[in-house]
Amino acid sequence: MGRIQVNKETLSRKNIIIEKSAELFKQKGYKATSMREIADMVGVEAASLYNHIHNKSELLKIICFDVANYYMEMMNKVEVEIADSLHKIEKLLRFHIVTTILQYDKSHVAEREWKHLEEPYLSNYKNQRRIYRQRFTALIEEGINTKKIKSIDAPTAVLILLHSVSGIESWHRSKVKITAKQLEENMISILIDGIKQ
Amino acid sequence: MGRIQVNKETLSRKNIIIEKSAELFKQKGYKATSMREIADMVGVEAASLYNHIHNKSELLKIICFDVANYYMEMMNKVEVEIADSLHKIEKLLRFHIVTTILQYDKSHVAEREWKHLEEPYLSNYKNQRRIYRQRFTALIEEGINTKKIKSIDAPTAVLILLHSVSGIESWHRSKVKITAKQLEENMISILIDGIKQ
DNA sequence: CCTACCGATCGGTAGG
DNA sequence: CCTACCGATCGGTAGG
Repeated sequence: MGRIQVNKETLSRKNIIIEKSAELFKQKGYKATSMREIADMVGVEAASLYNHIHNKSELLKIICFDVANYYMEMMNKVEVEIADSLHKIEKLLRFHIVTTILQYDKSHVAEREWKHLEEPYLSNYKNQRRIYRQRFTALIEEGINTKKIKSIDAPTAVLILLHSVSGIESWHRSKVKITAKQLEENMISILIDGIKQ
Repeated sequence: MGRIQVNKETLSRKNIIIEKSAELFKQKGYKATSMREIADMVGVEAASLYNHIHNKSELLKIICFDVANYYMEMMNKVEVEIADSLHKIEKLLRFHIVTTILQYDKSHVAEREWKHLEEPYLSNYKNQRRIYRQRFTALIEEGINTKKIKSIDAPTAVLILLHSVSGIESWHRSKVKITAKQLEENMISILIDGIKQ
């Protein structure tokens, strides 16, 4: 997700369009968001958007793969940098939590709207997702074999870990109550205690 | 969810329409599903649907409140029938898991598509959801006060518990690997160990 | 980047 | 339950 910058004024027009799209896709869903609404948010006419992007589905494609590629990079990094499997999982979870908080709109869209991708990107995305989960499952199994993790069904554990994180949205709306760091520590405490031996 | 029956032949035409809608809304999303597609699945022309329902949004309304009301009933039941707070939570979680497996389409739609409800049902639904989560949070806090549950942020625990269960969908597609009962026991083991003292 | 516009599809209705 | 149809809105294009 290197494309994301904090200072909005340094964003290219194309990236402004992507940011606004992510915001609207998250709020209303991909199908319920019209190109005219995106254009309104950007401050141009709908026809002008097509000077920066090919079509609506390209916007979704960029958002989804931006997120998916980032998570795959984190997996690659963790695999080589950390030895202990439980530590690998904890590090990945922390990555997931922080990314979901910082890149709230895009994470939400990649998680909930990917089914509206067009072929061949749909198959491509589903494939990448399947591979990511397999690698995550392998980490859990590694932990079970080395007695760091209790004997549970590994795919079920992955399901719980990843879906817990993607549920962060509902907390996000009431962020008065707890800081991002506190949220992270609480989630890690519950989830790691839930799986460890 | 008393409206759901196993024997499809005993379903009224209206309930057939609701079942097929839930299936399509889950697969394609509410906005991407047309009345013509629903009609095709039922085996009639689109115009004929309107003899059984008022409009498209009524279908979503029925599905969402069917699920929400059922969960609220479970909450009421658990509150009066069980004394220990950790047992209450475990019982509720088991209800959630079993319902999500058995009423897969409707649960998924209620969870992911409710934002397309029209007013006043949208506000009504969000309200009911908020109340349910508050009551769930109170159960966690009760457990913390009685030392049955470790000292964590209760809303975060609720977020994890409920979103873990709604993530069951991804398992559902590969049900060859594990039975529903095994899934339930694995989830309970991970989640209850994650929160208990 | 805008004006003007188009073909397709949508939810829904009239009338039988 | 169907045929026929309508007004609105959609994604996208032509041409400047």
